[in-house]
Amino acid sequence: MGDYLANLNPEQLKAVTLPRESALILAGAGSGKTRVLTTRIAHLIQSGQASPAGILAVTFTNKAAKEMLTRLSAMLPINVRGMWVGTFHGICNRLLRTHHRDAALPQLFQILDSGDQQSLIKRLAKSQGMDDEKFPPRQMQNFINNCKEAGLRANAVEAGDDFTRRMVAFYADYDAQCNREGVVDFAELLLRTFELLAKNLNLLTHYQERFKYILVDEFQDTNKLQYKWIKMLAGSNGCVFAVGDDDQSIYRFRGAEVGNMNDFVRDFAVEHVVKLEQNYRSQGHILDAANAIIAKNKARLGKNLWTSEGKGEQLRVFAAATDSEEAQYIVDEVKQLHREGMPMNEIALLYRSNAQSRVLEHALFRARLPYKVYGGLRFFERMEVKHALAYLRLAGNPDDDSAFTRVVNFPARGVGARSVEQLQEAVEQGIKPSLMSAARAGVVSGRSGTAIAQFIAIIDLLRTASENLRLPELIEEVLERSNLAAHYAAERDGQDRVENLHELVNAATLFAEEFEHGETPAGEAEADVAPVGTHQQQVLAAFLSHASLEAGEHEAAAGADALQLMTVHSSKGLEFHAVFVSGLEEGLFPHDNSMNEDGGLEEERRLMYVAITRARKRLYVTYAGTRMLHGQPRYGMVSRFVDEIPAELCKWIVLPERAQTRWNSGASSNSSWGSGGGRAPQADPDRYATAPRAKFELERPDAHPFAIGQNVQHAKFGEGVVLNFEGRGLDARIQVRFKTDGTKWLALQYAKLTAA
DNA sequence: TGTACTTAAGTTTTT
DNA sequence: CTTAAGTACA
Repeated sequence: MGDYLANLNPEQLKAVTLPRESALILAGAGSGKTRVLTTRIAHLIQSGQASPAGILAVTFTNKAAKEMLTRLSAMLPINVRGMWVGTFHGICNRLLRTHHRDAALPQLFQILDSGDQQSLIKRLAKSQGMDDEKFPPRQMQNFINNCKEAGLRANAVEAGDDFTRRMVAFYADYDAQCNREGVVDFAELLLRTFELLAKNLNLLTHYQERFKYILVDEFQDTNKLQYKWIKMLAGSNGCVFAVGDDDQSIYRFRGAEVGNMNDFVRDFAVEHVVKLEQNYRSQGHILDAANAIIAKNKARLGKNLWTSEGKGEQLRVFAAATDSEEAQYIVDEVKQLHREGMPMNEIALLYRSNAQSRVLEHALFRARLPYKVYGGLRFFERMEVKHALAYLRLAGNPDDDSAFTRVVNFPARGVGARSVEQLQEAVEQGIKPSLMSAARAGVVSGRSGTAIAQFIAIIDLLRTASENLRLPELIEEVLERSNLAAHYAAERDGQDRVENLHELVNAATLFAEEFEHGETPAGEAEADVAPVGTHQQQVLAAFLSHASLEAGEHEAAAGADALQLMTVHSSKGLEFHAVFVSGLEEGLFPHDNSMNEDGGLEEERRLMYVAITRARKRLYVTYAGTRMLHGQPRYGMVSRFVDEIPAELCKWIVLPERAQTRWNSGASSNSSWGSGGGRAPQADPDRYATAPRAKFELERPDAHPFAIGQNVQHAKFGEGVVLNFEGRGLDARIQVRFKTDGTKWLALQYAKLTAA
């Protein structure tokens, strides 16, 4: 056995060296999941059980796929490229390109990202005269994607009511439109591949025999269709190595089905469920907190993380009066950590929702601390880049109506909405198959007709150029001919956009080089398929797929030693020396909106579990009594998740100087700020909801028996905090956020409320 | 056609 | 408060 097996713990070793059978690896946070996955592959190859071509490894993100490939090439002396390692979508894209004929797709089909998909839906809905109040595009997009992810075509969807029937009809029209345009959305990549294999026994058998070993990362995140896809590809004799963690399932809202783990055990007659519970990331107290929290969940396969390292520090819990005080505390602590030598990029600030980053950013900016916020627009999603790509898409496929509408009049060249409508009508009447073909047919006349002719000339020129020009030069040509570069250069704040356009050329240069070296999967088509188009057109199509499938990093500038700000969701898979989890207030984390869904609270708890397990050495948990939300103060109760952390793991932070201020500021008299020692009495919830009230009372002299922000006690619902009032006198109603029963409106007259 | 104003809504997100 | 999207107007 190779030395790659050295240093594995017994469970890891067991997982890596399992015989040829389907297995489920329950890999806790920080338990060396990726290592097990890659070592398993290396082992299968080194021991001669599999050839590289027999391996299919599927991930969710490009980042994970890349990471696996990097590690594999470090472990194996062989060329890693024979293996198929990629995202579900990347692999489907590859299969569909290879077998485009069987899949009834043009070989150079283009991929719609969610933005593209939404604009297509809007366009189609408008042309059908649908009421966008009754049928919001966003909802129709979800409907279509949900159907596809359930494996259902429009004709298979059961509609019980008129509303659904209309949606289903729209779904059918949408698919027809995609087919006309030769474009494919994300869900379609999966579904089309699934159908391709389901309908072609020969193909299916071919791949079933080829992929002797299928490995799936983040299995808890698979949706219904992905699971069916894996099941089909594995066939009766397949061997699926599924790695996942039900406790880290936080994407149910986008279709992830944790239940697939149980189904997998049943459907694949799994004999070995290997639990990886030894954690190599966090110190003891942090793990104890994570274990205690997640233990409150009922629906679990069951797992307990442990470490051979010491207990480490206690968690630091800080109750701030306001969100800005919370932010200031974090800033002060970050400065201290940095003084003690901790690199800034080893410190993360996590929050439940993006809106929370604002206060934090404000405080960081004032303190001149470098920081990086994850979650903005990605490179290929930027407007100017999308515009340039639209020209490229039209050069490759003139029937791409989405691309056509995006740029037919951008930069403005005198093609108005009416002209586009005329083209649209021609298409609807079946006179012409696409907007471009209608434009060519001279549907629009007059001055607009001339403008359209200009546009056609540009596209034709680009189309000819695309046959032989190398990709970067082609893009230069696009920027030039379309007038995009000049347009943005003339714009007041267009500097960044111009830079991004140049960056697009750079990206293309890089991509083209990698493509020529066969480093991109799309570059190695199956030998038995004759490629369509010239070589350069192949490169173009691959680049466009790349732009859709891999929209680029979420971060702004990489490399800088900056603090990392992100949502808890985007922190999954990452780790830091020090982590701040902020905004631990009822309604925020756990979030109000998730409390209505069943299983919502448990998912929020898993989210908290993910947040905690990001930290190696130091973990801060903070919350604020008052937080500005939507321009109004919002009064919060401490999150139940804070209470769920065993007291002995926590060190409650009390700032003497702030506590002093608090006493003097006239907060409620039973506030216990300033008393210290051990777990401060502040652990009681009535300590943080002591918001300044003066302003409110000025505005509403007809004071109610309670003040907004005041803590109250209800006979049935327990503790709560007053959020709002409505009406006066006997009709007055009071809104209270209760700790466990959510937010309620109560009739002041009847509710038995007492000041807490 | 582009700009200025109004209005509504605001959990999480990869491909 | 902020942002996006829609509407009115020059």
